[in-house]
Amino acid sequence: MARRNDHSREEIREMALEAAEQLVSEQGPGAFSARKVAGAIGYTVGTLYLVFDNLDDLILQMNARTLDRLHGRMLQARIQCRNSREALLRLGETYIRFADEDPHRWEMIFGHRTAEGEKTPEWFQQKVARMFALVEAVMQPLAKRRSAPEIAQAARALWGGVHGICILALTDKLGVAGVQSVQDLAQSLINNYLEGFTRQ
Amino acid sequence: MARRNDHSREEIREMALEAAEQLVSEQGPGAFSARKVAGAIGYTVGTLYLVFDNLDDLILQMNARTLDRLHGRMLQARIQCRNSREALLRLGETYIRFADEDPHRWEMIFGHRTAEGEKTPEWFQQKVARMFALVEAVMQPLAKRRSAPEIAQAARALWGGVHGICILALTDKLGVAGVQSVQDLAQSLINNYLEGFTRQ
DNA sequence: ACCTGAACACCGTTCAAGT
DNA sequence: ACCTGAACACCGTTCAAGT
Repeated sequence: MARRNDHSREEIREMALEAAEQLVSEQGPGAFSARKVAGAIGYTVGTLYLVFDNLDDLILQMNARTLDRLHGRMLQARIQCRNSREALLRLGETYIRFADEDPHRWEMIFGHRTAEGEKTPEWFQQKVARMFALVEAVMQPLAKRRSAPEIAQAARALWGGVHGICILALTDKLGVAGVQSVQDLAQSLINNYLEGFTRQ
Repeated sequence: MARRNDHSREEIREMALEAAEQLVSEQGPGAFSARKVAGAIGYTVGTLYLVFDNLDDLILQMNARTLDRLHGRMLQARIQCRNSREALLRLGETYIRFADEDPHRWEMIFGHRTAEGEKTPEWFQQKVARMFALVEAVMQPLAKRRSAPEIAQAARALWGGVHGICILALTDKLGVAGVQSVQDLAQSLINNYLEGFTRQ
């Protein structure tokens, strides 16, 4: 057995991530397993361990790609806006639409527990931080009298809030039905928060 | 083998839930398994299936008890306050302190994914709804000019927000260190939101 | 050098068989 | 009637052995 060399390391990595994303999207996180991913790309489980450290590593890399796509969409949403207030609302809308379009892939990012003792690697944390930095940048012109640390804190509070509404709604814990209601909640949070934050 | 009758059904249920809670508290959700819970109470795995439908059922019942304790704490926090604004801030503080004191048990509630196709049972959803009802009740006197549906929506937006800050911070995604920073973020969210919501 | 396949130590769940 | 223990179909992970 063995030595097929049909694909380079990098190709196998790409195929595996592609297959993993499809599996999660279509059947949810519960259906995800190393054997299924391997089977889907025509290799054995062992091969996955030549390319990834372990299953957590594979999931992390898959989640990184999802975060990259989200970040891309958020960047795109911002440049289509004429003012900062509109941009902030559009960022929230984009965030929720993205989660709603592929809830399984989304849950994979924020529902995935890093193993006890292990901590999320730096490069992944930065992909999350990048999102908050984007929110900060948009909030800056809205509260010119606030200091940089104040704006950083506000961006975290507000975006944590948008995220919370999103995650509770997607997991059926908010008692609201339909994406539009979730969008309304988030817009309400952003608008009212801004009211308080920019005044005074 | 078999027929010990040392404990009634109800006693086994109680022991199992107790053991499950301890296991999760001390070793995290990853260490949790039916065999470990059974072992901890001196019974076999099979016995658990005489008392619970399946592992999801056990987890749900454990989470229900956690939610009951949280609700109790929140009720207690409210009656110690002189006005509604203070009560709302104390509710947020209580929520976050509770999560921080036992993060694993907390994550079990909101990180637990109901199996694909299955949906969370009604009786559990109501325990979550009860929490939002409490927030609503506290917000009511703060915005007398708002309609009941408006207040219901505001409670969900605001508490979804507090939850989001809490969950992101606990899973190290907010880039903040220490409980106090999380508390600060939540208080900032509540204060600024209220500012916008109660004005006008 | 590359990949396999079988092994290991775990899972959740079921259920005939013992007392 | 109550509980067991073994079985089944799965896991993640490792690694000697084949080509």
